[in-house]
This record gives sequence, C-alpha cells and structure tokens, in this order.
Amino acid sequence: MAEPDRNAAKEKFLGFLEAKNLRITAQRRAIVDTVFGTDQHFTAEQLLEWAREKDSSVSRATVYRTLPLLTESGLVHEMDFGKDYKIYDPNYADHPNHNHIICDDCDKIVEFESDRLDQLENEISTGLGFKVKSQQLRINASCEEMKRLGECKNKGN
Amino acid sequence: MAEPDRNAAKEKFLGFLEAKNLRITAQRRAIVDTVFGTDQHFTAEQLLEWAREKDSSVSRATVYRTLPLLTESGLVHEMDFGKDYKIYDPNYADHPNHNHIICDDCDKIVEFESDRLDQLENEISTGLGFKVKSQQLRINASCEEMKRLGECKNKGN
DNA sequence: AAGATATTGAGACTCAGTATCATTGTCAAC
DNA sequence: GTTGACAATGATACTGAGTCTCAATATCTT
Repeated sequence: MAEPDRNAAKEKFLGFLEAKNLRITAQRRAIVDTVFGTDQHFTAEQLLEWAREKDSSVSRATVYRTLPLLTESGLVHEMDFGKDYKIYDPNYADHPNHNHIICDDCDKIVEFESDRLDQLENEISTGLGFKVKSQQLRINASCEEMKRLGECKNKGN
Repeated sequence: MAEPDRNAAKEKFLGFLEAKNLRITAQRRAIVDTVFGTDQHFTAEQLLEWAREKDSSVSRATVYRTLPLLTESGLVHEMDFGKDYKIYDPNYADHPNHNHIICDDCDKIVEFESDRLDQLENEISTGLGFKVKSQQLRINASCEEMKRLGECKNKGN
C-alpha cells in the first residue's frame, strides 16, 4: 500500500517540476528518491547524507534549494518544533496534519485532525482580519492513560 | 493598572534570583527594568539594544544569560515562530496566552484567546488519552484586510 | 548540434545563539 | 569595613543551520 503512494508522490513531484519549467537533474532525482523512499521524518542535513549515498555529487546547496520545492509542491511538510533545525515529513500528501500532542514524559507524538478545529481557526482568523495560510497546534501533555497501561516508557524524572 | 503589575513582576524576579542565590547586578537591573518597562514583544537583540540605553555596559552575553532566568521564573514567555530568532513576551504572567496569528508578509503578530478553542483542545486530548499541560497554536496568515487599510507594511515581494 | 538558460558545487558568508576565560563585582562572614 | 569565595561580567572566538555568489556545467527545446 505504501509503495504505490511513494511512487505516486515521486511522479507528482516530477510533474510539478515540469509544470514550472524546472529541470529534472540527477541530483534532484537522488533527493526525491530519498525523500519518497522513507517514511521517517528527517532534517535537511540527514537528507543530504542519505541523498549522497545514492549520488555523491549532491551538494548541501542543492538539498537546501530542493526542499522549498518539495514543500511548495505540497508533498512534503516542513515543521518547526523550536529546535534550531527544521523537520520534514514526507508523508504529508497522504496524511496532511499539523496537530500534534507530545507527551512530556515519554517521546510519544500523536497526530490528529479535526474539522471543528480547522473551522474554529478560520472563524477566529477571519474575525481578526487574517487569511489563514497554515497552522500548527502543539499540545504538550502527559499520557496518563497510557502510562497506566504501560505504553508510556517514561524516560526522565 | 499596568504600572503596579510591572513593578510586581520586577520584584518577583528579584525574589526569584535571591531564592536561587543569584546576585543582583547593575546589568541585570537594567535588563529587568527594560523587560518589565515595556508591553511589547521583543527579540534578544532588541533587548540588548534597549538595555544598553539604560546601562551601556550590558553585553550580549549577559542578555542571553538572563533570558533563560526570566523564562524559568515564569514571568516572560519564549516563543518560536519558525523565524531564525526567538520572540519574548513580558506580559506572560498577566495574560498567559499561546495563540498567535503571524502575518507572513509583515511582522505583525496578534494574540488571541478563545474559550471554545481551549475546550475543544481538552476534549480532543482527553479523547486520545492525554492530559493537557500546555498548548501553543500558531497560525501563519496574510493580513489582507490590513494590507488594504495600509496597516501591513509589506516587506518582500 | 546549438543555444538559451536552469542548475550545479564549492565555499564564503550571515546571523542567532553558545562557550571560553581572564577580570570584576556581590554579598555574607567576620 | 575588610576579606574572600565565587557568581557574574565583557570581549571575543566559535558553532551550526541556512543563504548567497559565481563560474562552470547540464538540460531541454529547436
């Protein structure tokens, strides 16, 4: 099930490049193959490293130049959790999702969607004179329930 | 109404330093006076500039060393909007607020509160087995309305 | 094959933030 | 008040993610 989706994403991106009169180069192929060949979140530097395993000629500059194209195409999502690097999600097209609950005790991150939330955000923004472009909700919590069930592998304290 | 609050915050912070056996220095006084003498959000570099107007001996290092103390004391809130600098809110103790709309074109930031939002977040979190500890909603938008009124001094493009 | 131009890699650069370290300031004990 | 332990300081070197520049190269259309 995952395979075809990944290929579809790759094809979509190549089409995106074509539509913008951008060229399909060996380096971009290596980067795109890497991005859509994993399910994991990654940083720019990780992507550079992985892409270089496919094509050692890929440079840092090209990775940083390609990432905005990937996010612009809507196939990859850029996330900022307040660290000094950004994290990219290659599954965005399949599961577009900007809402995260992070357990402060363990590393569990749960994503969720909510139409009611989207609607409320739009309502509030419009009322304040803004047009929503993107949104990100982060809820820091403790997974009491899961702790009881032994699913939360508490790390600190 | 704002005056006493500001002084209260200042006193609280000096008490916080004392409780941690940290020293009250001229530079920290200048920084604290600056922080609690404004209602505006600020960056570390802005704080440095402003504090230097009160005491020219304040260094960048001291500002960056004092900011974590201010946030640790709970009187100032650190925010990260995905730009390459952090923004600090000196009103945190009075109006704890984690919902922001950021205009991507200009630097305008609007805060808002919403009981409906809080309630919805609680509802969703509980449903997923979490207990909310804190939350942060960031909406990136364009202030179309304000642009029309000439209030959004669009910078790029 | 040729030409217009998009793309590239290398490395210089930016900029917020951190680390280092010799010097100075604070404050409690005397 | 002096003293002294040590917290705090400024200057400055450094870090690390990300950007910019530019001459050289690759792509794609004709």
